Amino acid sequence: MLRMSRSSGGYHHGNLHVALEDAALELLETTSAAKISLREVARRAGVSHNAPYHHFGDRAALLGALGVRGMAALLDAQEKAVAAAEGPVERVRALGLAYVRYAAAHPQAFSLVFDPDYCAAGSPSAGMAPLIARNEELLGSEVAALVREPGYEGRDPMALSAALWSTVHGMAQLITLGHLPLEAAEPALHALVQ
Amino acid sequence: MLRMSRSSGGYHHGNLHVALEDAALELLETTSAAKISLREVARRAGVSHNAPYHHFGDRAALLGALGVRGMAALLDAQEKAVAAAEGPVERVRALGLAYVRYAAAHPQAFSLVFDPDYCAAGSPSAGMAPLIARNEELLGSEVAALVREPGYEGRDPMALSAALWSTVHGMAQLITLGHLPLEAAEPALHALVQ
DNA sequence: CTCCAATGTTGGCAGTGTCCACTTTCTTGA
DNA sequence: TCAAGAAAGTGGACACTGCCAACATTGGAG
Repeated sequence: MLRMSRSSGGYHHGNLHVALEDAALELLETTSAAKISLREVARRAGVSHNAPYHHFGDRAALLGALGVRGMAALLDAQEKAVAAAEGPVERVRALGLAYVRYAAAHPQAFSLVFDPDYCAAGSPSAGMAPLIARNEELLGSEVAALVREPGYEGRDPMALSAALWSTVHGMAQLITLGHLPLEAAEPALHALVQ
Repeated sequence: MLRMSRSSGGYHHGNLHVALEDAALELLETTSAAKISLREVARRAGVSHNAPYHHFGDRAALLGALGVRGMAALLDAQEKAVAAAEGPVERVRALGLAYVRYAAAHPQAFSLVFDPDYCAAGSPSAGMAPLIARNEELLGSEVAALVREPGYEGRDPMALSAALWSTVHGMAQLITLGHLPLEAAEPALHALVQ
């Protein structure tokens, strides 16, 4: 039988893997990934400093798992925004705005997703690469629809996708850093895709 | 008289402040800022693990100083590129390309400059804010010239500046992460400023 | 020439990541 | 049904880190 919580007082936690991720995710709301310690996470989960090693190979693996969660949420936000928008132009803008808004709402998580020390290309944290690929496909298909619109015919979809991702990613970054106000995002996007 | 090097064997180094920055900068070429330890820097400078505290308040201060150096270099690269270009459109593109190329050439330094744990808005590391301001002025004046060109009249310079900085910053980020090839930068920039 | 502030030094503390050996519990197959 | 092994917990240890305190050396100002 599955023991779901530790409140029943057993030696085994029963759900520690996700409990650790949850605890770390909570810390990630107020602390940058670099400053999150495995021992503090273990403490929060009410478990010894070594228990995490039975669920994650090392600190980077736990942070990596968090990054995958973050990327999934980021992708989800974009998909929902695209589904709710109407025309091709509006859909591209909605996608970009969702990207930026997710970053603004969860700056540490967003930053973790693109932190090469834990997530990006460097580490093969299972599950991250497919999510990035899906994100690229999502953007690619929206841009493909966009370049069939009047005013966009003949634009190179690849270059446009790259430019859009860059813009949106840079806006996300600059906004979370305080160099740009969140309100600047929509006008800047309109300047680019009008 | 000023003792410039330690090779003369004195108890005092004579130039430790910059020697520490140099050693750290060397480490920064192969290691992310988060993984650079003050003690390792001290070792490289041939000095005890506590000497750095007489020149930098703490680890973040040393990394912050490195960030200022990095930002100065980034700004310099842009200024030189702008000076070497001819028309207003070309100048904006050259500026952006210089930004991206600096990031590609010094990924860790670039990343440090925009790492809120050491540099960005959060910490008042003397010297960083004015450099950022100068960079914004540089971009602003080039964009101001751009919007007087045929095809750009009536564009909001503020929104355009924000969009350009975002694009270029995002490209820099995505390229250093390996999500975009460096060769994608120029076409994407042309797609944006044509 | 003498003192002192700047700049070095060693030693120590608390916190961290990770390895090891051990204990407790769950599961599973004879 | 029950013994045995796997899974999941425990504490201890080690090397490393940032930083603090106390002490040593030295160059320069008076």
